[in-house]
Amino acid sequence: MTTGQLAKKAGVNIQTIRYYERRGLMPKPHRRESGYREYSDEAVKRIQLIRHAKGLGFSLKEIHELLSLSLDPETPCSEVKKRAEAKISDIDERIKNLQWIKNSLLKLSKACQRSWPISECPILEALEKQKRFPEPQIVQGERRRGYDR
Amino acid sequence: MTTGQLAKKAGVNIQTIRYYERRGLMPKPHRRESGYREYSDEAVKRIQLIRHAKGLGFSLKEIHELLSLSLDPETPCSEVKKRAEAKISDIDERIKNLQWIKNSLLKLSKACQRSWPISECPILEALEKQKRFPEPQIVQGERRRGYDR
DNA sequence: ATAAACCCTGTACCTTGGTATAGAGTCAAG
DNA sequence: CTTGACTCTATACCAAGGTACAGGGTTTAT
Repeated sequence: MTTGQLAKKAGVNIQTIRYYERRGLMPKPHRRESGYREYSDEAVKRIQLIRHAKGLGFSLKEIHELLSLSLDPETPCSEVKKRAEAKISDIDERIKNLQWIKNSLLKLSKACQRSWPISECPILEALEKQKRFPEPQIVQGERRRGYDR
Repeated sequence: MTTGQLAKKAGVNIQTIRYYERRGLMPKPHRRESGYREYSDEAVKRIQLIRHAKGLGFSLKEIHELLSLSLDPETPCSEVKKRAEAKISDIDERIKNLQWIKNSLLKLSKACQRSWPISECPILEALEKQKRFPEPQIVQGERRRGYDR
């Protein structure tokens, strides 16, 4: 399939595909005599994975790391495993955070149902009662030279 | 506490705080005679919530919507509830997607352990076996006038 | 064989989410 | 009562992630 067809199937702008190729997120596709790119169905899935990951807050750089895990034959298996596991705990962290936000929304929704009084910021209040987001690790102290910061 | 102290506690740039205020994500704080902003501990939590949500792929606009749910006394409770529930299903979707990616990483990690042959893109292959990401809803068809797209 | 609808490269531009700098005023320790 | 470390506003700049356009070649239905 051509670039345009791929773009349509994957639901992205055609320029985005070429951009991802430049960024190394899409493998360089086979070219026709004319120079036209030729894609397989694999490509559709790859783009969709990129878009999903992006929606989940991964940067293109991170997605590149994810996608190229184990691609390099130089990299020893233990290294790949290590990196995969690091990504897994990152993901666990994200899931937890999403669950906290979800819980607070659930509380809000219930409070609403029973027409309870709701504070100025119900999300914050709900989170308050859970006390889950990590406390800030501050190095309080010394004043600095210069303008702001 | 002053803006600079808040910035330090919350671990963000001082300019970011003023930026969030302009964007309506932070409520306008009390001002001293001198014009200095004066914040309470609430503000620290608010900023941290914003940052967490941002890391999870929410845009500032979406975060604003989340934070201001039910703030407007004009909005009927049923409406608030409806919006909260919409956000909740959005979050459920995100959690699912994260779990798919996590699963594929787990498979990769296991395959690696037993030194199995690994394809060019193990993440995609792992997802392949799960078949979970929604299939593209394509409107195939008509050619369009103009340049790309 | 022609014209609409595509594709190519290269480059310029846009939006989001900040950061930095300038110029001027404030605060607090010595 | 000065001076170094802050604060303010306004405006300029930056990086990431695209998106659009120009100028030119290709495909395909008619």
